[in-house]
This record gives sequence, C-alpha cells and structure tokens, in this order.
Amino acid sequence: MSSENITIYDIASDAGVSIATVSRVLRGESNVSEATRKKVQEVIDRRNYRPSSIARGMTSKTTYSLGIILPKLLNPHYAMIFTGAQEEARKLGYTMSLFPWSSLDTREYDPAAMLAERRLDGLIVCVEYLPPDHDEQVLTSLQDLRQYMPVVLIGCVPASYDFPAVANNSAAMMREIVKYLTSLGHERIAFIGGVEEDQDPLRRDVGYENGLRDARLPYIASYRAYCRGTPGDGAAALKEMLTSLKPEYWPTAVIALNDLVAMGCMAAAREKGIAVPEQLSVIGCDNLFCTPYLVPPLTSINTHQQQAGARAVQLLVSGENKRETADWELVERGSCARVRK
Amino acid sequence: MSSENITIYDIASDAGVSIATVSRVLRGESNVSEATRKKVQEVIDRRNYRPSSIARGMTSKTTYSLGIILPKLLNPHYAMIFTGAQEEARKLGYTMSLFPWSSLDTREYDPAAMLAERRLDGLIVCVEYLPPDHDEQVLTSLQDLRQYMPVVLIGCVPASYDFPAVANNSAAMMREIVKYLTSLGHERIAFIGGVEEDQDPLRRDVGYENGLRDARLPYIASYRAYCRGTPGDGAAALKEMLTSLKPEYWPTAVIALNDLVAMGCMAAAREKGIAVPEQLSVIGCDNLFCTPYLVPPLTSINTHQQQAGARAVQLLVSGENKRETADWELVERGSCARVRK
DNA sequence: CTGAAAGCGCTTACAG
DNA sequence: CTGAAAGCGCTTACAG
Repeated sequence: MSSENITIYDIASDAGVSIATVSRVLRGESNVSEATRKKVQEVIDRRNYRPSSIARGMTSKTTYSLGIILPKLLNPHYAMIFTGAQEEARKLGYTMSLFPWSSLDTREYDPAAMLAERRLDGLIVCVEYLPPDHDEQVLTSLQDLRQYMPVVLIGCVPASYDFPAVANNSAAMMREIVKYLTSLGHERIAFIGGVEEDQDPLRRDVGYENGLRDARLPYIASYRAYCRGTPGDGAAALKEMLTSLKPEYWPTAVIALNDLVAMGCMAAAREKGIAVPEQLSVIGCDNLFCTPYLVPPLTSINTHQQQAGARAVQLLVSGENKRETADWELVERGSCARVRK
Repeated sequence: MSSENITIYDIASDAGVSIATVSRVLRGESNVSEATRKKVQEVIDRRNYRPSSIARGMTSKTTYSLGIILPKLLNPHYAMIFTGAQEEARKLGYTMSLFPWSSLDTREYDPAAMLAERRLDGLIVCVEYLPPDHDEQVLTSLQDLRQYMPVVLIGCVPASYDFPAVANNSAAMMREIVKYLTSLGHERIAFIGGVEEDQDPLRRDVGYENGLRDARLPYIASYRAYCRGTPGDGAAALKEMLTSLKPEYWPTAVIALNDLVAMGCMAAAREKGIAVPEQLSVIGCDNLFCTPYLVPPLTSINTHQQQAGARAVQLLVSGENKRETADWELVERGSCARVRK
C-alpha cells in the first residue's frame, strides 16, 4: 500500500495547471489544447495516478457499480446468472458486487441498511416462488430498496411483482415437460421439489397440472412431493414417495425441480435397484455443466441463464421498465425413455 | 428511485441539531445526551435515512469493500472460494466484489486501471501456476496493484511470490495421491492436466515425480499429459494417451488435475469400454458437490476452499503478512480400486 | 482554452 | 454534551 495517495492536486501542481484542467484531460474532454493535454498526461503516467472513483461518485452521483443478490452461488445455476450479468456489466463499464440472499431476509437483519448505504447504480435480485408470508416480506424489502436504487428482478418472478424483470415462465416449461413425457407414453408422472404454498400463476405446479390435463391424465397428489433444492433433498423425497406406494403404483417418470434434485433422484433410484431410464425416466432443470457426465446423462432444460443475467443488466442500465421472459429449451440426453408396457 | 436523496443536513434541520450531532448518533458515539440521541434517531427512522457510504469513504479513507479476482466462477471450485470469502467479509462488515481474472491480464487491457480507481480496502487474488512468460506479467500486475491496496493471494501460489497468502501445497497433495495409488498396487499412473512450462517447487509435477520416486517407480513421459481444466479437455487428453499406447501399456490409474478433468476421463473411459475402477482408477481434486453422484462416485481431494477463502479475508483485514497452507484431505469414494493382477 | 470557486455528504479535530 | 468549520478528492458551471 502506498504511503499517501496521490491526488489531482499533485498532478495539477506538477504540470503547472489547475485541477480543472487535469480533470478535463482525465475525462477526455475535447476543450483542452494538445500541448496542455500532453503535458498533463505525461505527469499522470509518470506518477501512475488513478483518480478516486469514490470522489468521483461524490460529485457525479453515479458510482458505476451494480449489485446482484443471489440465493446461493454454490449451485452453478446461480453462478451462470452471475457470470452473464458480470460480463455484461463489465462491457458497459460497471462493476458487479454480489450480495447474499439473506440480505433480503429481515428475519436475519435489516436488508436495506447495508444495500442502501452503498450508493449502487442499480440492483439485480434473483427471486424464487415463496410461501405467502415470506413472499410478502420479500416484496416489502424490494420496494424499500427501490427507493434507493433501480431494481431489476430475475428468476422465478411472481406475476404480481410490478418490477422490471427477466422472468422464467416456469408454468410453460413444466407444461412442455409433461407433454414430452406423455409423448413417451408416461402416465404416472411425479413432480418433486419446490414449496407447497405458493400461489403464482406462473409457478411450476400450474404447468404440471395443465400438462396432465392436456393429456387427460388424473392429478394424483401422491405423485407431488415438496422439498428443497439439493441432491439430498431430492433423494429423500423420492425414496419416501416410493416407500409410501405399492410398486405397481410407482411413477414411471419423475420431474425434478432442478438438476440437483434430479441427481438425488437418480442416486435414490440406483440405491433401490431401479434402472434409469428403463424403469424410471428422470428430467431435471438448469442444464448444469455436469449433466452430460451423469449416468445416464441427464435430460434437462436449458434456461439460458447467462443470457438472462446479461439482459437484466441491460434493463437495469437502460432504465427500461419492462418484463421479459427468459428463453428456454429442452435438452434431450439419456435419462428419459419410452415407457415399457 | 427517490427523487432526491436525503442527507445528513435534512436530518439535522428536522431534529434541530447540527450535522456533527447527527453524525455522532449515526456512529453510535457515547458523547451524546440521551434526549438528543432519541430525538435524532426518531427523525432518522421517520425519514428512513441512510448515510452515504461513499461520502463516508471520502473522509474516513476506508470503504468497507473488498475485491476478489477469480479465474472463472463456473467451476464450482471457485464459487466455493468466493462463498467462503464473502461470508467472512460480511461477518466483518465488508462487502465483496468479484472481478474476472482477465482484470489481471494486460493482454486484454490495463488491469490496474479499473481496480485501482475503486478504493477497495483490499484485494484477494486467486492465482494458478502459469507458464513463465505469463507468470512474470501477472506478478508485475500484482505488484502494481499492491501500490493501491493490500493484496492477499489464494490458490496455487508460486513459492517465489512474496505476498501474504493461503496457498495450496500441490506438491504435497500429489505425492500423497501417488502414495495412495501405489498402496493399491498401481504402477502405471498417469497424470493429466495443467501447463507444461511452470517451474514452481510446489507445483503438482514435483509431487508426482516425488511420489513415483518414493515407490521406486519410473517416470514415464507418456503418462504425463497436459491440458486445460474442463471435462472436454480431460476426455480428449486421456483418449489421445490411450490411442498412442498399446493396451498392455495403458495406465491403470489416472490422476486428474481437478474433478472436471476427472469427469472427462471417466466419460472417455466409458466410451472406450474401460471399466472404472476395475480397469482404470480415476482420482480428481476439489471435491465438487457432484462427485458423490457420478458413477462410480469420484474419489477426490477436499481442499477446504471455503475455509481458505475465509482465511484470506482474515489476513487481508488484519494486515498480517504471512503465508499459510490450506488444509486438505483425501476423500475416498468409489473410483479407485486395487489393481488387478 | 483555462482557472477560481462552489459543492457533493459526510467525519473530525477544535472550541466552548 | 454540542456546534462551526475545515477537509476528503473530485466535477461542474461560470468567467474570462
């Protein structure tokens, strides 16, 4: 660390000009004579001077730093969002700071405090469908934050949230997945993961039910299990479902909330001696990097999260107040098969 | 976004005190009468006032924001470092910004520029062993950065770098891995991944060679393949090695640079009809979340990167100038077996 | 084209 | 215990 930071005053006096002039060459303004510019630039280079972005922020009211709130980076799904957002931010000259999701959880501490004090130029928040009580609290926090900086949402954004957003249409995805499985002849299709209480019209359950209805299949509550999003959760949920049902009622296909849950389901099936995909088709979501290396390779949904992250940054920076839907597509690999008669 | 940010002046005038007094209650100083404190706090709460951290940084010279430079977040290994660092930073009241590794690559643009302008309170840089020319350039960049803020290194830190660090002892890890494999009877042990030109005494190759020497086994250059760190790279490298050798000379065990390369090796083996671990033992490094879900589950090294990330933050904040070594341990799963005679 | 001056929103001695 | 004033390092009108 240098002893004393060098300032615009040092450069000005070294170059024999005013600080206003130094500021002008720093910002590349055109109204500076070539001779002056050269002289000043030379001093800047020689002394290796970097203007303080914080002093700049003080006057210019813009800090060129954005924030993003993600539930947990350890799921590569979120790392993809972050990567896409950060790359775009950098292209546009912004820095991107990552804050943990708990920043929005007032049950831990006041969310606005830390975030609002940093004068960020904008904030991206990755949200999920939540149980109603928690959902309400998050919405309040988001509105609070919005007083201090522009906010763009990404992820599973409830239809009722009035924010600019790049949202997943989970219902449409699920409906398509069910259609895909029924096209393979499946009629006993389980769905594992997520929370029970959410009420959003875009939520996965709506798509699941619509998909079954499309195929004129009954909705069987025993095939719907709720759990959190880790492999262990998925394994436990599937095992419990199988244990609770006579084998002739076992599902022939399981839709997992995400790839992690799907990995857990595949492990549980293996443990039980159930062959995937011969006896049980499994489909995940997120298209994680490891899906092609599972055995069998996991069929999943590519939700193009890097692209979505980048798009969220664009909305944030441009100030456009629109809600967009993220692209997605089914990626067929080896974990789903035609049902055996 | 609010129309106009409210400032300490607004609070002072509302409460009928000076801004100095407001500042005192804001920072919880004790020399304020209880009556005044209450009055001021009430106005603060009512107007939902948040002091600007950037104005604070202007005078106090500390911004409570740290930075971290990581090669790529999409490898969960780096996400673990980040998560550990961020959680620790947050505990200590700091914010953590993530910068891409290319920030250090002068071949793309001037690294110091963006980083130095942000007056961070400190920077963590995750480094790798590099070819000598690139290595030299990175070292120069690091020293440059150090002029502006304290720097702590993490990862594969060359022994010659004179920086505080939480470093991997890759040579020791590799030596232990070779010992483990030779204890299973392996004598033809391949090592795949990394760069050819590095010269560090802590680098993996040193451990690989020492491990072979410990077991009085020959170093066979054909068993050493270099490649980058993705599954595809690993698969290609192993396939090439197998193709270049008569089957009776094929390695019976392969050590992969990291779990991603190991995943690629397992996929390549499967494609070639080589059974893991019966015909080929595979061992990775990093202990990624997906390793237990591979088939067979991948034996790996847990390098405790979350803990290392947290420790790096502690060194950064405390200013201790020491070099520590990250803990690690072998995690046996199913991908290594006793060699068949 | 260039400079003097005010101002951004705080903190920090210094007085009282 | 409280306030007036200087100062942090820049940018931005405003003059010239």
